[in-house]
This record gives sequence, structure tokens and C-alpha cells, in this order.
Amino acid sequence: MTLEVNPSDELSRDPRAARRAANALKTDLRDLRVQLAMLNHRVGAQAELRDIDLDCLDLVSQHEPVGASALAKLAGLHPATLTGVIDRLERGGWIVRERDENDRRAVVLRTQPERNRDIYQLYSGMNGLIDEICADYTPEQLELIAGFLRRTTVAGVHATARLEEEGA
Amino acid sequence: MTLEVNPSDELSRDPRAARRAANALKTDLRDLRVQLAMLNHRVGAQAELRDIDLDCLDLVSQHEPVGASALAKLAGLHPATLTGVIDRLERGGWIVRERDENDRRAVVLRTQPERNRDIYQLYSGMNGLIDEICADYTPEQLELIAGFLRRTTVAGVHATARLEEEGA
DNA sequence: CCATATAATACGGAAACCATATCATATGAC
DNA sequence: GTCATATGATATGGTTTCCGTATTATATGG
Repeated sequence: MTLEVNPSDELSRDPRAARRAANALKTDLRDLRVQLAMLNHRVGAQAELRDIDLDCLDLVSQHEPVGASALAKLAGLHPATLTGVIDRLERGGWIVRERDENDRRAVVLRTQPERNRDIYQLYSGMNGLIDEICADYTPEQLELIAGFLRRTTVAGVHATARLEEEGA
Repeated sequence: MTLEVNPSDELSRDPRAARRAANALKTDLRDLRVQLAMLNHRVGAQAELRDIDLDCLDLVSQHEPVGASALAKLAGLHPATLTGVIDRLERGGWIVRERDENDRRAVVLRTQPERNRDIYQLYSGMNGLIDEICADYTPEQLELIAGFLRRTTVAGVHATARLEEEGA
């Protein structure tokens, strides 16, 4: 006589279903990445910023106050390239350079909150659509999804660092 | 007398909790986007491809066989810029140009499957880490997450198109 | 057959990228 | 302290990319 199990449990433990689901998810994640890159490209065009500038602006937002060296390392850019990026971002009023008090060689970068609301405005269409999507999930489900996103971001940090040291 | 509800239900229907969860999720999504862009930048560096080239390669993979015009529109690039992108991708052996039989002005782009395994290899670290993350979820949960990712991708397509027509 | 439209590419000037050199400042040895 | 060396950011210049325009080849409609 066979052991009967709950069908839902059965599905949950089928390793083939798990692998299929994981692979499908990786494909979906890749598609999302490309689409978000395209969206960012359009946002950047409206704001007269190159793709890399917008990425750096996001990085400054995340890590401010941040030094130029640290940002170059985060972004994987040559220091001289970053000087150009910072020049453009500062000229456009998106960030400001400040001298580091403790190390007068270094510069510290900060975002200009008012100016960055202009960027937020450009994302408002996307943000509204995401809100509509979120409305179809419970807070618990949203937290499940958000947790996955955060863990994937951490994985990205590690995978990026790994590639960096291999490339060096 | 107040109407008593199931606490879990209560949480699920609290609009403030829902908004908080949605906002947190948007932040997490933005962080993930930046990190995936950084990862891609490193992958591109290893493959001697610019960021935009890698994006176009992804788009070709998604839509092949695809014409140059269609790709330019998808990527939001000037036709002349795309010629340069295609030149580099073809020189590197990532894609091939073919003449369209029905319209001999047009070119059709296809990926080179063998060559693209080299890219897959560069992503293997990240893919392995994602597999580990996925192992902590049931197939049902993974499907919930994947569905969210797909819906968000569609939202991205719409938001991108909206920005495009505004910019024109 | 001709006019016009469309797909892709060639051309050229402007801009960006980045290896290297440079300048200012910091740190450690003595 | 003084000097040698290291480090942070930027200037310089050659190479590459970007993109507006012109060009070539093909399609389509009259």
C-alpha cells in the first residue's frame, strides 16, 4: 500500500517542479532586468543623463555621503571616467561635491533632494503601475516577494564581487 | 460594538500596512535593479562588451529573429548607433546578420547559441546563488514571485512606451 | 516606369572613455 | 620635524562611441 500525501505537499517537495520553477523564475528575472534597463534609458534621456550617470546617481542615493573612490569601486568605473560622470551630475544639479574635512584630497558626494524629485516624477508612471500590481497581494505576500528581492540583491553583490576579483 | 475580524485578515486589509509594504517593495526593486546593472557591467567587461551591447544581445535573445529597426525601437537607440552595436556584436561572434528573404533591404538578427554559452558561464555564479535562494521557497511561492516579476515587466513595457511617446 | 517611402549603413563632428601623468595632501620612517 | 612614499582626484590626449545627416538599395503605389 502506498503512502498517501497531501497533493499540495507533494507538489512542494517534487524536486523537478522546484527546478522548473527556479529556472522559470531566473528567466523572468532576466526579462525584468532588461525591461528596467530600457525604462531607465528612457528616464535618463528625459533627464539628459547617460545610463551610467543614472546608475551612479542611484548609487550615491543609496550610499551617501560617499567618496569618489568608493563610488568608482561600487560602479566598476575607472577613476578618470568617474570624474566625468560626477562633472555631468554636478552640472545638472543632481549632486554636489564637498571637500572631506578629514582628508582634504577626497571629495564627498551628496544628492540634491529637491532636484531628485524630478527623477521621481519621471518614474511616477511605473510607480503607479507597481502600486496597482501590489494591490492584488496581501502585505504578507508582498513581504515574501520583497524578501526574495532583497536576498537576490545580496546575491548580486556577491556575484559582482566575484567577477571583479576574477577580472583583476 | 466593534466588528471582530481574524487578526491575519485584519493585517491583510489594513491599507496603511499595504502602502508601507508596497513602498518597501519599490525600494527593494530599485536596489535590485542597480545591483543587476552593476553585475551586468562586470559581465560585459569580461566579454568585452559595453553595457548597451549586452542589453541588445539580451533583447535579440528574447525576440529573435528580429530586424534592426525593431531592435532600435525596443532599445530606444538611434538607427546609426544600433549599426555600431550590431557591428561589435557580430565582430565578437555573438550574433549574425542575415538578409531578409522577403525584404532584401532588411537584416535579421540571430544569436549564435554556442557563443552565448560563454555569457551563460559568466552568469553561472549568480545563477547558482539564485538557486540556493529558491531552495528556501516552495514551487507555489516561487510561482507567486515569478508572477509578480512578470507583471512588473509588463508594467515596465507600458511605462517605457509612455515615456517614449512623451519624449517624442 | 517613376515618385516616394523605408531599411540599413557611411560619414563626420562632438562627446565620452580611460591609460597615463600631474598636483595636492596624507602617512610612515627616521 | 623632514623626507620618501602612497593615495585621492583631476588634467591631458589618443581612441572609441554616439548620433544627425546624407547615401545607397530595395519596396510600394500610382
